[in-house]
Amino acid sequence: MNIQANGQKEELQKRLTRFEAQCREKGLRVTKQRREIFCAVAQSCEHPSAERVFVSVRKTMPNVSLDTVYRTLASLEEMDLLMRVGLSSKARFDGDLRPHCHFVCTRCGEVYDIFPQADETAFALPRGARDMGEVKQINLQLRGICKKCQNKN
Amino acid sequence: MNIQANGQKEELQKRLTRFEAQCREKGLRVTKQRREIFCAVAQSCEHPSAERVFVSVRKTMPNVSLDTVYRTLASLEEMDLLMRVGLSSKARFDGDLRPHCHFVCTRCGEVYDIFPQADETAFALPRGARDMGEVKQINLQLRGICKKCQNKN
DNA sequence: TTTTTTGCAAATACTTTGCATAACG
DNA sequence: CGTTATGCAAAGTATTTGCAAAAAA
Repeated sequence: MNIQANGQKEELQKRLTRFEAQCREKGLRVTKQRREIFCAVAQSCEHPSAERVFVSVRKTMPNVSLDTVYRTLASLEEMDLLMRVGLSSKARFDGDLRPHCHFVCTRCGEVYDIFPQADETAFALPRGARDMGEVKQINLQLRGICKKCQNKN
Repeated sequence: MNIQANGQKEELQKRLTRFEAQCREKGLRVTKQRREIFCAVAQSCEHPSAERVFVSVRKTMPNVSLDTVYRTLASLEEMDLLMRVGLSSKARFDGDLRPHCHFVCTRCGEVYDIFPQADETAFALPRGARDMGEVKQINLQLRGICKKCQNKN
C-alpha cells in the first residue's frame, strides 16, 4: 500500500516522525540515505524490489549504492518500519495445499506451520480478491521472532 | 505440513496418485526424478528449500542434478501440486504495516494489495500462533493468476 | 572526536539456460 | 521411434561482505 492512494500527505509525515524516533531509540543514525530509502518504500504502491528502490532513490541521490539500499531495507525491516513480502532470498516449498498458516521467523528464517484448531473457523476470502484474478492458494503469513531466537538473548 | 505429522501413510499414496494423474493430464512424463522430488516435498515437514530437496533426493538417486530439482519444483508448482512459501527469487517491500492481503500472481510475479472492505471483520490470529513466538506482522497471501495474465491467452 | 554508515569492489548465494544424451510412452 | 526430460557446465540474477573514506552525534 502507499500513501498517495488515500491521499494523505500528513500520513507520510507521521511515518517519517516514527522513523526518526525508532532510529534514535535503536541508536541508529538518521542519515539522508536512510530517510530517502524509507520514503521511497512508504510512497510507493508497487511493493518495490531492492533494485527498484535503488533506481527511485537515485533520482534524488545519484550516488547511493545498491548495497546501501539492501542494508537499509534490512535494518528498516528489523525496526518494523516496513515489511518484506514473501521470504528473504531462498524459496521454500510446502506439499500441503490445505489452507493453513506459516509463522516466519524474521531472524532465523525458519518457517513453522500453524493449523487451525477444530473450533476455529476458516478465514474467509476477502471480497476484493475476486477482482484480482483466480485464487488458487491461500496462505496466512505471520512474521515475528520465534521462541528459539527469543531465548538466544 | 507433512504426512508423517498426522500419521497417514495412505495420504502419501493419495497424493502420489493425484500427482500421476496431473502429469498425464498435462502431458508430462512421470519420471523417477519427478516422483522422488514430489515425495521429498510431500513427506517433509520443514518447508524445504530447493537445496534441501536436492540433498534429500540424492540419498536415493545419487545422480539427480540441482537444476532438475529447480525445474521440477517449478513444474510441480505450476501443476498446483505444491506451493511456494513466499515469493520467487526477488524480495519486495511494503511500507504499510496495517493487516491487509496480497494477491500474488504466480505467473508474472506481480503483487497486488487487497484491503478489507469496511464491513469485513479483520481476521483473527489463530490460537496456535501464540506458541510460536511474538507476532509482529500479519499478511494474508493469495496466490493465483491475475486478470492481466489471464487475458494474455 | 569517536563511532556508525557509506560506497566501492569483489565475493557469495540462488536460480536459470543451452545443449547433447538418456529415458519415457 | 519420436519427443520430452535429464545432467552437465556455464551464465545470469540477487544479495552479502570487507574495508577505507565520509558523515552523523
